[in-house]
Amino acid sequence: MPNHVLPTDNRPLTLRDVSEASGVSEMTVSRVLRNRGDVSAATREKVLTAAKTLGYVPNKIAGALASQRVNLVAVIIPSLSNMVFPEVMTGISEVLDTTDLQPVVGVTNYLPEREEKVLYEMLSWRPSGVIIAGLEHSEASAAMLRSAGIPIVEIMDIDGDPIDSAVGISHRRAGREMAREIVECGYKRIAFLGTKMPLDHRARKRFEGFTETLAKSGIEIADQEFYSGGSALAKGREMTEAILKRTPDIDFIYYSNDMIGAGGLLYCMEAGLDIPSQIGLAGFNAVELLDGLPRKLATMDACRAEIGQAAARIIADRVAGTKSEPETVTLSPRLTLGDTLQR
Amino acid sequence: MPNHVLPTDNRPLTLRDVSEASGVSEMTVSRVLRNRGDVSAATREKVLTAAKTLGYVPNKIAGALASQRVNLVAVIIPSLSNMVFPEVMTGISEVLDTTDLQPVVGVTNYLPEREEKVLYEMLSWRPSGVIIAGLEHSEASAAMLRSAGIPIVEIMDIDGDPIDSAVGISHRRAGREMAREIVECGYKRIAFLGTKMPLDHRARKRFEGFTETLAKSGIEIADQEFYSGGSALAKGREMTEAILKRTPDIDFIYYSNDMIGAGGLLYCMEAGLDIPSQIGLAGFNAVELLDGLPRKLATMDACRAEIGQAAARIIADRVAGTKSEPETVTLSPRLTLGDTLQR
DNA sequence: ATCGGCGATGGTAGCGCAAACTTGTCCGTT
DNA sequence: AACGGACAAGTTTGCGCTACCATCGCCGAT
Repeated sequence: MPNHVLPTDNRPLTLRDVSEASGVSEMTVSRVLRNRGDVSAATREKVLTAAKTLGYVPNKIAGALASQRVNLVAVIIPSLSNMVFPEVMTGISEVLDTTDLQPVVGVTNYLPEREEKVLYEMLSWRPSGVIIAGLEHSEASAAMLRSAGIPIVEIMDIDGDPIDSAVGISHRRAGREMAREIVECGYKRIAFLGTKMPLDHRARKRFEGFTETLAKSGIEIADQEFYSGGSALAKGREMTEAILKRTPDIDFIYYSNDMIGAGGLLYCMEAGLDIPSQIGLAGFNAVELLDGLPRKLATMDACRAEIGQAAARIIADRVAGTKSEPETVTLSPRLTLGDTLQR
Repeated sequence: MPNHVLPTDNRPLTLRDVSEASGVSEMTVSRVLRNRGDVSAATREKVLTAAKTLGYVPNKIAGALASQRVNLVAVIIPSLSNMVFPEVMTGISEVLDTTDLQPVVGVTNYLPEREEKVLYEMLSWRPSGVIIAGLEHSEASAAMLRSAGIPIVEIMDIDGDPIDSAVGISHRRAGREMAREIVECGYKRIAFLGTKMPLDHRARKRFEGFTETLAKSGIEIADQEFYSGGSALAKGREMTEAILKRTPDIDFIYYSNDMIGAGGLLYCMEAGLDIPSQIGLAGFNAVELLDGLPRKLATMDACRAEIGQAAARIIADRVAGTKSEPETVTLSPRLTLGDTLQR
């Protein structure tokens, strides 16, 4: 195996090594590697070759300390395993890729104490901005965010008071709109299947908006059930079976996410129920998965990619100094009726 | 709003601020905040209160530079959106949570040039270790990994030469085993539906192992089709329909992942095909999703959580100095016949 | 009383790099 | 020939923290 590395010891390489190898000062090497300042083409070439043959990788720790600038954006989300946050990440990356900023992901598992820890850990790396899911944070987390001195964007939800900027949809309104649609279609015995609320504020808000609008039409939730754990297909299946056994006259089920909704859909089809006349179904999120199902589940798009993009854009603008005011971006969830909500 | 922060200017807080607020030296503050060295309970208390009321968050950049230690582990994976890597991440987190190490995720989208960039970027933060998917890397990436001077664990795959340590399954063997099972069940006209190979080496290896074993039984792939883009249900549905139209006598389809396999399963059921007698199906990955399907798809578990755990353990041990030798951990994929592979 | 030892604390140097400034060099201009 | 100016490269300083060593008081053993 060829080995072009000259120093035989394993001491990590520094700017000085490159500077010695190329016969210029450390400063010039630094300038070349960052494309900053005037450097003659010849020197640039020399330095780049030296850096490459040595296999030098700059030390951003030292760079960041010296320049007081870090090109990292902390992204703090509850989970990676439910399809929704990966899409938000995609939106964020798309935008940040056009800048020199970089996302760094932290996962909280919907636990406030985890959020606190992850946030503390990330802030200790002095990122250029924070994108964090939700408007509900522990007092300690909120305090850290407020005093971090960097742009903060709270995403997904806008029903509440942002610390700085916010991008999202109104989940309360999403719940209300879904309820209105269901009532208009003439469904009467409406059930709700969802995640345990204290963990997921956005699901809770949808539920609240949902029941609120039902109440205005004089309808009460016919039955409801909450589960914890992933948004699994099998879970939706089981729960649907259980709730239909328990309350057989249900004519509509609103699920807190598409995954359990899809499970419910598959169950109902197998059980030979006529959809949507005998029973209507709706989920939430408009995950791509649904496109392949035998019948299309009614759902509502949570604008995941757009949220990521808008959040990243806010951070990017603030870092670039283009803008400096807090802003709240309200996106509108789009209702898709699919094949499971109509009469 | 109450404001306990005394200094009115927005200068970021440093150890010195805490040291002045608590009347001890910076050194002592540092010790308290890191739980290192002997500090009397009284001073500890004083310092902690001061830090808390000020809202001080340590600057890990400076800390890392001074101590030459970074508690970050770079995790480089191709994608977040296909269920498999989030599970690997879970395994990694489980183990790292028992140490003071922290995973940092980078996503390559299966592109070698992205991998190179992400790797460079992460190495420039001088992490304590690298966990990276796959054994195939560009020459530049491989060079960086070799000379990084930190533990490297390549995961998912063991069919190749690891740079340092490796944890995974043999995808070639997985393909062979699946082929053997299919042949033993008496299927003859076997098709393959998968991702475009150059992007996904592991899918390619499964395919190679698969065709190799079929060939030994004198069977050639009856038809095949490759797609690019996410592993979507709808894609599996379309492709299955297309391939069955094109080659109607197919009696088995092997999918490169469960998601398209599930799409195919749903299509076949709707088309009224008898499974598994008229047509057999198999996927790969054993994603949780399958549990909720009307019929259980034959699949093979890729040991995702175990891979994450083992990889993290190797890094943790190496960082702790407990072990220092490269090791290769070979896990065995478990075949599940489900309802779609038998006769 | 002297000493050594120990637990608790402080002082100093330096991690690797970039900002800001300084120096050097090579032009053309008059 | 003297000068100014543009560009290229070098020097100095310090970012915020921790490793390492020095110091200080207090104890019991001799």
